[in-house]
Amino acid sequence: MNKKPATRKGLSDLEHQLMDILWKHGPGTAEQIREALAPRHVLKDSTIRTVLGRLREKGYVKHRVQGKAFVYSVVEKPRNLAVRAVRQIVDRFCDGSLEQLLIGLVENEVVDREELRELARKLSESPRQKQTPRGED
Amino acid sequence: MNKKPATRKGLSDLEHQLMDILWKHGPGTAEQIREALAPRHVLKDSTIRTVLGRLREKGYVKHRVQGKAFVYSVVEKPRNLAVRAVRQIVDRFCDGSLEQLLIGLVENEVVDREELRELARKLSESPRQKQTPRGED
DNA sequence: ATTTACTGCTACATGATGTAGCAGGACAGC
DNA sequence: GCTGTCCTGCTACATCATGTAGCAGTAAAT
Repeated sequence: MNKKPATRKGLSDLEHQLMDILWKHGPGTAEQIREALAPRHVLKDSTIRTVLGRLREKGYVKHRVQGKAFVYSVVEKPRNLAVRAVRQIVDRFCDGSLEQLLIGLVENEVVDREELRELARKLSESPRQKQTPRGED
Repeated sequence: MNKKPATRKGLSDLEHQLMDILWKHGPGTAEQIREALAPRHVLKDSTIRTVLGRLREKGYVKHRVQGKAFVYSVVEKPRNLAVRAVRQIVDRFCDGSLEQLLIGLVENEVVDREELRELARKLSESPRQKQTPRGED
């Protein structure tokens, strides 16, 4: 009955940045993440850990204990989060009609009609593109 | 020259509800909106007006003066907002690749490969599907 | 026994949101 | 003209989300 911390809340800016690092570099400790982020944004490690904690609560990352440190890793590929978010958008703004969204994308020239068609064709043709067979990232 | 509410912030829950009413019922005064919302959520008119004001600041609605009252109307169709949001998502989570998103949609069974292909076909074929020809609202 | 290297709490200022009250102006009646 | 109405323009305020960090505690290393 207790709902899983289903990835419901969105990602804040900083949270997103950390996720990007995890997605790009793979699992890592708070310290490693801090280092990766440092060039763009210097933060104390406690800050990184606080945010990682929030990400964990929100269900975006999990961690395993390695020695005495926590190694964080993402729970889902960015693409999946994108899908989730898009579904929300479709529900909220397009009455749940994906078609409406596609129409909008074309109308707004985010993608060309033919281009979209080509993509769809490619997709329907490609035989079940296997997703990074990752055991643990 | 600094006019466009550029970094248009997203819509909060309540803001979204008001937008839905405007999209569904067309332009209206704060009072009319309040009435439309009432069944689900009773609020003082001042509250409605405050939120409408925020929506105006954010650039989601505009208003014209009619008599002594303000008549609010949306600035964009929901579909367009959806597109904008989706573009952000694609940028943020899919490295700007719409294809990645489509792959995700199929992978996550939000839409079936063939179904998607069919939609794309329909879209590329339909000659510039005119959008609900409504003049102002 | 100390020092390390980490984690678990707690804190706190800012901004966003939901929710509303009050002052003041323009008209409609009396 | 005086007054009540109907609106709009400000102001207020509690709560939550976020960015940012400090400090206590603890097990392992020295």
